Amino acid sequence: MGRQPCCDKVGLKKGPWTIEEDKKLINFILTNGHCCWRALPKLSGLLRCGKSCRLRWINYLRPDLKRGLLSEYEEQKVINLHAQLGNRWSKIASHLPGRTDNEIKNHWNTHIKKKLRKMGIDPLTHKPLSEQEASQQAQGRKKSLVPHDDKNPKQDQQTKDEQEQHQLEQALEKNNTSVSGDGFCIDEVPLLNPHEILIDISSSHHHHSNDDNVNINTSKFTSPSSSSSSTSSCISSVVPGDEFSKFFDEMEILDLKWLSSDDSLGDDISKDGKFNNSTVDTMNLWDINDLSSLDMFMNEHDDGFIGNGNGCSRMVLDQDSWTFDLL
DNA sequence: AACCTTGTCAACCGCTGCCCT
DNA sequence: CAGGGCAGCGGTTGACAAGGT
Repeated sequence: MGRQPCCDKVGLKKGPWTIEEDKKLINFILTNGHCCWRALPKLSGLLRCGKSCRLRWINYLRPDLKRGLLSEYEEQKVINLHAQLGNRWSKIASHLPGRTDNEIKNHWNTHIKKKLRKMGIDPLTHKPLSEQEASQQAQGRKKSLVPHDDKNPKQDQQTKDEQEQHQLEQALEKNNTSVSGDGFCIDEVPLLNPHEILIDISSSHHHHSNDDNVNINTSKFTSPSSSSSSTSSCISSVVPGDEFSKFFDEMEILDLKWLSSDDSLGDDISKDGKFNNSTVDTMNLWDINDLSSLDMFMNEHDDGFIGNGNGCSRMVLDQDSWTFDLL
């Protein structure tokens, strides 16, 4: 009696995604968010399993993804993090904004491994290869002498995790992560509250307005803790459906600017960055991960205006009150 | 030009751990 | 506390591209 499959695989499509499917998925998530991945395919009319949708969105369609090869800085960071965390790609990815675990994993296997080997470093242990050989022999002896306590693997894992976390913190501190190299630094990630994300696209922008547009529902970005939900309800980005390939180009019209604010995290957001149930009314389907998607705008349009009166798209973000755990 | 090898990366598979009942 | 359902994670696969012979 095995588990039921995650989805009914009969009639479900597999393999590479088509533009049409991508469009459907983006359309659906931008308008509704993702409630539960399992239900999403049915609701969006996709003949895919929820897992596949999730993967496609996370690894490829999320607008905040960085494209292209990892920078030297990012690569170095991956190496440092891998030395501390091992193959915990999602943990590593959480320290590299805009990068996915899959991407990092692939890059590690195809580029970094080789690079390290060339440099005479064992990619598994991060020790010099010659030293590694010696220590392997020593460990072989140790193993036979030191009995391993298998009785409480859970506790072992917990203490191991704590140690790893501590080591990681130390390593990051040591590497002075607050100083950016040529890349991005988590310390530079501005803090913001979801309710302060605000994109205003007014009429001066020549958005297409055909029926096939994607309308980003303002409520998805508005926290009930914000008394000004109506004023911040100004996300009305329109995406032409006919030319999906231009989708993100269109999105780049948006201009953004960070605003400094003293607002603190409301009660609706728990420490782990998730919204509490009370938030569901208005934040119903978007979670913090989705909101982070918006940082694509920031990368490209740092020079936007707030209330500049010229009708430029805008986005107000609170630098002080949102910790990007995931970035 | 045809075939083979190697590299890359999107996508899949199956396991794990968390949460809810 | 146990069991089921789910999302998330990491390993692996396979299609395609690029380079070599």
